[in-house]
Amino acid sequence: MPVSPLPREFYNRATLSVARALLGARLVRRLDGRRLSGFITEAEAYVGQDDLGCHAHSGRTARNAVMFGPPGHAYVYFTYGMHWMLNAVTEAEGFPAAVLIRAFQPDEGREVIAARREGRDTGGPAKLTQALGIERSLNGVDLCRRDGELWIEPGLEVADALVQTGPRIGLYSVPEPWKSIPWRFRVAGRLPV
DNA sequence: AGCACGATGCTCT
DNA sequence: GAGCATCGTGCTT
Repeated sequence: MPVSPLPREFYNRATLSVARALLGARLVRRLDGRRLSGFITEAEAYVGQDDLGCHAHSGRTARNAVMFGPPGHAYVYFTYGMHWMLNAVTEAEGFPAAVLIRAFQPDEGREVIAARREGRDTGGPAKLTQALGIERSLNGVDLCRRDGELWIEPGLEVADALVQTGPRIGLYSVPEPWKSIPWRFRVAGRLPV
């Protein structure tokens, strides 16, 4: 009996709640017919046009359009000339918000993941997408379906005592309070695999 | 263990 | 034309 993906209602709520709840969830990628997965260990919330750290802050563009759509879809974008970033779209359709998935702890398909990473770690947003072969073609895919190439399932419960919060990473030229607001969530230590 | 820097190209002004 | 929700290397403590 296969596990069902997290339902759309999971994503259709406050982005901070989704970011916290995604810690420990199982990110699943079907790549070349193989199932790769791992547990999410770090995530950040990007919340609407008022959030000057959010790509949607200056309105809808071709790049950020998926964030304005229904929750539970993947927002995948390209940055720094070489890196892809994976987000899960949150909140009601029309309100642009998402959770950046920054790191995961590999579980299924660890040998494939290790080979793709050439033995290096998977703790970092571009490392994660490189490990799982996530790029432009997955922008906009529905994360609530199990018959696609990418989705998220329930995983491990992460106790509040293991959750660290802090400022989001890499927002060098974003003004306060958005630069320092503690919308980053991460698991302290290793999850039991 | 920490910091500085270059790589590299898409997106929006 | 500037700016990036980064990474890996190489050099300094």
